[in-house]
Amino acid sequence: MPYTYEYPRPALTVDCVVFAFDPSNKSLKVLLIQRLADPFKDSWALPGGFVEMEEDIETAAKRELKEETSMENIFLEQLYTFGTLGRDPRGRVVSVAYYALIPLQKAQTPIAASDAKAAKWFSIDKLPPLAFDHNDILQLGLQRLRGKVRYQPIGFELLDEKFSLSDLQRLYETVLGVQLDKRNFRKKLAKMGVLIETDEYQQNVPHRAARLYRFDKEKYHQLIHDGFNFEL
Amino acid sequence: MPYTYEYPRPALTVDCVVFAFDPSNKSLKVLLIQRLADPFKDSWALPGGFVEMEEDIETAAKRELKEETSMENIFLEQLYTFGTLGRDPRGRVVSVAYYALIPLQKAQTPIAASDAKAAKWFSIDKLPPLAFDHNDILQLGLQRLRGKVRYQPIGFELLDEKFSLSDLQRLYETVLGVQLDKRNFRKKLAKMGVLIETDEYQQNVPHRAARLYRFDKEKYHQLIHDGFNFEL
DNA sequence: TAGGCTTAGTGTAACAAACACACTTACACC
DNA sequence: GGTGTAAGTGTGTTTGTTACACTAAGCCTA
Repeated sequence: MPYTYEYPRPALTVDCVVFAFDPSNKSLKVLLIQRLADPFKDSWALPGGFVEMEEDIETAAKRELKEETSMENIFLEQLYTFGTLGRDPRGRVVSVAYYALIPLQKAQTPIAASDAKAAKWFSIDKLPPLAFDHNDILQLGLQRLRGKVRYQPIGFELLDEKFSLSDLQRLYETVLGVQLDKRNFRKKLAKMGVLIETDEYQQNVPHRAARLYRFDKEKYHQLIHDGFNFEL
Repeated sequence: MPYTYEYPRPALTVDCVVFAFDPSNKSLKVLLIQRLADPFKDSWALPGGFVEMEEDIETAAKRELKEETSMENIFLEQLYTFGTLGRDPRGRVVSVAYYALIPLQKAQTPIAASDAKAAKWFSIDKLPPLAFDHNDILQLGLQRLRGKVRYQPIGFELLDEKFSLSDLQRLYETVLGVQLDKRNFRKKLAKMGVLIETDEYQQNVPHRAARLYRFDKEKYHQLIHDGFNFEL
């Protein structure tokens, strides 16, 4: 059998770190599920599960996300592959972790689907203990997000289609963990030219209503292509 | 059996993209091996192979690198996990790719060890056709290297302990694919303060000998820790 | 040993980007 | 109509980035 190689194989799983941002209280959220079965029954964990034999890894991640949280059409990016011995009590399990950024609105109600007891958003500063090495995975996802913010406008992914400049600023302040100057922030955004102002304003706010903006996706892709630096 | 989950599993492999830099002709090199066995017998490929059941993934990458090229003590960083269906004619194979940057001197003579017919450095602009999807993997490694250069001083990893400023500049010019101004380049390096000048000079050169420098590793780690930007 | 070849090494001025900073406007609610 | 809250807007200062050209040192050869 020259074209096969049979040997004991590690099991292969996927895990998803899905982030969202809530501008109203400047909190970064992560999507967790409560496990139905042992090991770690009833513990909170990242959505994920076993990769099937005839299924692309990313497809498996999307499938598991849907089966456990009902979320669909989410753009996943590969994060890291975790494979240390002993990370899973069931035996040798290697897990490919993915991460995603989504607007909170699109995802307001994760529904615990067939494979989870519950599915919920948690603020990253109020996390429950997590199953397996999922805390490590989550922390790496956070690190990646904080790195990504420096060369790509993450607002595209974490905000609704229309948003105020203050919302965008709050997002950057939360992810970067710093205070930014309102005028300088707006000046830089204006220079980048990836924002389009709309004629719409915030509704039902007890103060002056902010103008809403959208991202100019074409211009954005052009800039990405030219290696533009989106640091703010 | 609540704590096991048996099902058909993809095979798990590792592949290594090892880069080196030759300042004398400004060429970036990659380490390839010639395959001993089918599939792709006699083709050139990235060093790599199957992960054993009781072995960490990175350990497997190091082991394969040694078995095929005799290279040891190389710092590997995870690159990406490739798992599309059909990437290996033997069946479902998922591969975790690693990459490494090493000084050419340390690695001058890769020796085809037990598991390869040959092992050789190739200039990245004169590559042979590669087995499997190894060209994709290599290109991703290159992309990562070009990204990394912008926030970490890759000279640390790709140059010998002592080097001239011109060597370092040639490295940056090659990886970034641009020409840099000598005076501005040196000015920025001086400001970073990660270089220590030694009392030594180049030997046996048919022109004025350049002073040799070393990196200040402590200062470097301090700066990395503070989120310093090493762009040049 | 003088002249030529090659790379090393060095400073300044113009321009662009980053930063610090405070008041007025609009709207809702009481 | 007064109060509370967040929106929106410009300038001067400092800092970093760029462009640019000559002298120094050592080897080679005629």
